[in-house]
Amino acid sequence: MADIRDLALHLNISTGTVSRALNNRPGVNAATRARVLEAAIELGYVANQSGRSLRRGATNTIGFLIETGSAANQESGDFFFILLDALHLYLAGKGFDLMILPCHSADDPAEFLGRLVARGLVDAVVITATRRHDRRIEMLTRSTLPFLTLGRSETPGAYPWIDMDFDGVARRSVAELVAQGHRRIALALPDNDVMLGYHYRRGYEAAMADAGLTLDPALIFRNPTSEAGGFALGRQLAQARPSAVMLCSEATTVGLYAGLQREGITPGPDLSIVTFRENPQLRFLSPAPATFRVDISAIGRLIGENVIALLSPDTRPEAARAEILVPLDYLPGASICPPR
Amino acid sequence: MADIRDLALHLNISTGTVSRALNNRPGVNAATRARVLEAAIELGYVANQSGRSLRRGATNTIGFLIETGSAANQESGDFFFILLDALHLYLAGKGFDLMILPCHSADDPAEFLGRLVARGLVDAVVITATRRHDRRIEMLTRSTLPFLTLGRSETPGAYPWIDMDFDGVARRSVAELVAQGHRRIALALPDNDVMLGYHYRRGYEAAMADAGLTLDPALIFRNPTSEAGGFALGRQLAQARPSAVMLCSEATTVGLYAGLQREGITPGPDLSIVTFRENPQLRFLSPAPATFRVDISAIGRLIGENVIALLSPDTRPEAARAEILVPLDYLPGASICPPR
DNA sequence: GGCGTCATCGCAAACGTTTACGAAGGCTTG
DNA sequence: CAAGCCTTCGTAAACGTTTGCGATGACGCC
Repeated sequence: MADIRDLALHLNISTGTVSRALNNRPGVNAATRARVLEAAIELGYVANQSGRSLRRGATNTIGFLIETGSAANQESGDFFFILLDALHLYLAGKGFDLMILPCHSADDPAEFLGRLVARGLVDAVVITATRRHDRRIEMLTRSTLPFLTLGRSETPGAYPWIDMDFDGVARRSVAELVAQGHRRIALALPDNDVMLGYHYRRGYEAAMADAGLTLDPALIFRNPTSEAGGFALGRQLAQARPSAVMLCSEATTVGLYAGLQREGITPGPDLSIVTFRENPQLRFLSPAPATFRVDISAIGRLIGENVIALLSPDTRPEAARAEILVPLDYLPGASICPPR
Repeated sequence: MADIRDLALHLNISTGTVSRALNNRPGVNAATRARVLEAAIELGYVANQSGRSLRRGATNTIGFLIETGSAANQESGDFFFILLDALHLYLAGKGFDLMILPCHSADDPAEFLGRLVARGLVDAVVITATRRHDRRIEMLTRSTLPFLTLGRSETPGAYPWIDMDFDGVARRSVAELVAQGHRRIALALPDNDVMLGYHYRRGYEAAMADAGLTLDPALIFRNPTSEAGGFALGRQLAQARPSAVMLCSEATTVGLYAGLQREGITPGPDLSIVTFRENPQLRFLSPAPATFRVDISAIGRLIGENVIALLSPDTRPEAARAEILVPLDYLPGASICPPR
């Protein structure tokens, strides 16, 4: 309601001074500044965002791109919820807003982002669920909009990224299983080209080689990252008969437990299981699966810090180019037993 | 990049005409309009949002308030994901943007909303997880910002709402259980004052009365809406020994299955269970629980339609005041058996 | 006392868009 | 043919904010 002119009129000073006082700009008397701040709360004045954005050429808003539609739900819903909560909290402290931008997979991501950039809705954008070759990254590197990816990619260009160490998760998983005596270790992968699966597989292959185990292509499975996919995996494993299986999807794990039950296979004694990401839903499976835990809120804050660093002109460009790998902690579970 | 002035210069016409052409305003020659539209795509022109908002006094953005923090996760993450996807899709078709506004439960909701209104970030706001007495609704009824609630409330005032028919779910649940011969039917409620629990309880009480059954306060339980809460409920039920239990939380149901297993109680034969909302996670429990299904995407679209109706000046005010109760469909499950 | 410096503040021009208003010209109609 | 209307378009003033520039004193110093 209240204008900056109302405020200025009410204080008998110019709007310029009011603006400088509110924005902590130099050149305004301490007493006047105090009066302005006081009057601002009294009148309930908050700067209009459109006017400020227009003048400053910046919206103080960060976009967070979520791909919705088909293959989006690879991370369970609570992952993004926790992440967004932490990110929003951090950004709010810095005076930034957060705008979630659901990009439907049916849309052309390039066109979607093109409009986004041109409209000047956001000062920077975070993109998630990166692909090995990602058209969105291609598009953004050509534009002037700063961006940060949650997830690595092999798309050419120098851009900041934050990712979880799926490679390390796979290595540790193999190591834990091998320590128990497993040799026939199956790998469950998503059936799309999301980067997570790529790194998970690379870690698996490296760790298997380190352990002196030969890779059996018949033990590598690709299924939709869903409960149904996990259920189908149960049948496949009943055929292939590995002594252990590694998974990289929570939903798939839930489905696998049901699928194994139907096949008469007891998780743990009959088939060791290690998966991630740890969450309450998985913790109440029986036997509790061995998982990996990650501090999602920390990732949210990390994203916030680095996306702000991208925007602040005083940081050196090379310092702003984050390449951060977040580790996950191993959580033992009763789902890992020695092989029969 | 490209300005509306660039566009006008490029076409040798005035910016006013360009604006009118782009916005489908009357008073511009069809041929000129075509030329403008063509040049717009050629130069990649998209109207700057800040300038437009400032002039129009509207941002063409809908806010979606999500309460994060403690008691927020009553709905599992995928609920909001599906909802937001559908809502965003609908709004995009109407030229509106969607802004998710996480309001941390630690914040003062009134102050949060006050700033929001004053800043003019959004033209309307949708609030979720309504409480029986909701300070946010109080605040919004006093402001001029149009809003819509997902969930009913008893906060005074005439405001549009959309809600799911939890009352009907409870009635139907009781009816199904009574039809199987159950008389000692337990009720699991959330431990906070979210409206869902209130309506669920009312439906339960009414249906029990209709069936001629007396209410046993010892069979009504309040637990956190989480897996841990459901696990604890398992122990409580082992003490109280009802023949059936009704739940209104997905996470609680998952925890209950684990808790019952620990108590040596077999879901179905030993204790009938009916719960909602149906989702993949629940479908892979064994025995599959009887649940209720709701078309979440439809709710998303419904929200979109009604929030847009709130903003369009040509709709009659009384038509814009939606009070919509969305039904849920009963899905039988093996978790319902006759009592022993 | 004159001069330079500094702190403080007002003035006014932007930022990009929309829109009320008026002007010009073509057309119809009496 | 004049009057009036309609179509089409240009002009310019907003929307609310920030900020460069200049003005006004106050103060210190030679």
